Amino acid sequence: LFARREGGTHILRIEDTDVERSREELSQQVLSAMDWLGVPYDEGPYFQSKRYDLYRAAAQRLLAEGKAYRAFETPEELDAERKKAEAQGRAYRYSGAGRQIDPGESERRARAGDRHVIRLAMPAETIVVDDLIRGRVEFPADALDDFVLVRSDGHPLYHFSAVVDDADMKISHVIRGDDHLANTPKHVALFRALGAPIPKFAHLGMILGTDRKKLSKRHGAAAVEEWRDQGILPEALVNFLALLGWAPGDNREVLTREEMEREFSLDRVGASPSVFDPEKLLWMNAQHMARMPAEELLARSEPYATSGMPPKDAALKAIELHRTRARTPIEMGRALSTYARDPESYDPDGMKKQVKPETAALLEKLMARYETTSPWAVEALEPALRQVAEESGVSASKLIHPTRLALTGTTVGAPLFDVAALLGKETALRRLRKFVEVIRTQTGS
RNA sequence: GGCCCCAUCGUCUAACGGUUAGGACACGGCUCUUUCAAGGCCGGAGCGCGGGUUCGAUUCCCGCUGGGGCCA
Repeated sequence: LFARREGGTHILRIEDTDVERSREELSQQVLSAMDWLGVPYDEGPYFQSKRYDLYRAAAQRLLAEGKAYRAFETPEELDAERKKAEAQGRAYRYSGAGRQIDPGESERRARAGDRHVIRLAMPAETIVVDDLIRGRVEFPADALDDFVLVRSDGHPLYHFSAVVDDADMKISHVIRGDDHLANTPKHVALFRALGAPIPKFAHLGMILGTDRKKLSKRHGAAAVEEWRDQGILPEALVNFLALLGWAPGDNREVLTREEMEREFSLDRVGASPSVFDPEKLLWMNAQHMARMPAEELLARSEPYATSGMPPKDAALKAIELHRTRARTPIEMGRALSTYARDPESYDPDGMKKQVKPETAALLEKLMARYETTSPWAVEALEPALRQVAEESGVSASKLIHPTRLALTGTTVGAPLFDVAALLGKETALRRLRKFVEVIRTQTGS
């Protein structure tokens, strides 16, 4: 939203340098989730796993300029140091021993195949991060030690590859989760060491689960797909997510992509974390369905009409009948199918409560009347039924409820006469006839 | 453990020193009604605590508490 609003370039970069956690299919999952969400990018995707030369060159340059150095401690040695610090009740920091090694000596040992990591020589000064959302944040020098840029197996670490790429791609704004704020002084120091301009930073509050635990990045892409599979519309999900932390300020909540792109501003983004409420997401989904053109809603629901679709003109009418009753295209698809296939069973509670001894006879009277009712439309169907009820000395509801059960198999749904009209005379009468048969068999009358 | 961030109804949020603290989800009631929804109306529900600053603090500062994160 920020890139769109500012007329910037949104670049997609896949950070897949962690060999254990990065697998091809996970990258594909991210890509397809972005695609489904309709989040466009202007450039990329770039894969860090294909940019190792760049990181290697940057590491060599920092080494040559004395801004980074090799450190030869073994994991065991470091572990011992850590334990010692712990025993003494001190906070552990890397000793910085590698800084003392003469560059020529360092070079020789590296060539001889001594295992080593490459660390950044952190400046001994407070690092200030100017955050667009949080303001000025200071990190005292003694809180940061010389962190590792390149592991002993030659793999660049996240902080290093990310900054090298940000510099290379001339990233102007880094907008990311709050969890990275504490890493930012490292990044600032790295940008400086690289001689690159420091981008603007904006750290967003994190999104928490209902259990108040963080919604993990690793589960992120999978979750997007789960929402999709549950019938959440991408525009509803994007709208909902945008509103976690940002608000246009005038009480509007249901927004189109265009509105958000036009109005988004970091000034109006809050710093506090927010809990993801699936209930409200569902409401948001229904709101977007309510506003969607019928044709579009039909197209999105059709895949879920797994037991048949009515003809298109009927389907479009059914959409209007059910759009306030369905919260997802999945529910809508199911509703559409009821117009194409006769009920195979009837709601048991409805059978118990609405089917009385006289019901079959009443329905037969109704069927007889409906044989001659014309036109087959709400204006004629409703008075006809009410008349039959009156002539039989029963309330209209004694006829309405069993009829709904006969036509749809359920006790709830769209207004009965609209349903009957949409079904058409032949289908409606067939369903009534079948229902009467069923109840006559059941009651043995 | 060290460092950092955050703090308004259960949840998402508005408010940028003076408001009966507004809206939304959820919840309850009423209404509409052939059912269920949707819609409309009404209601319950919040400034974590303690100090300052100020004529006046939800709002600014400090501390505490609580939650979260990073590093290890």
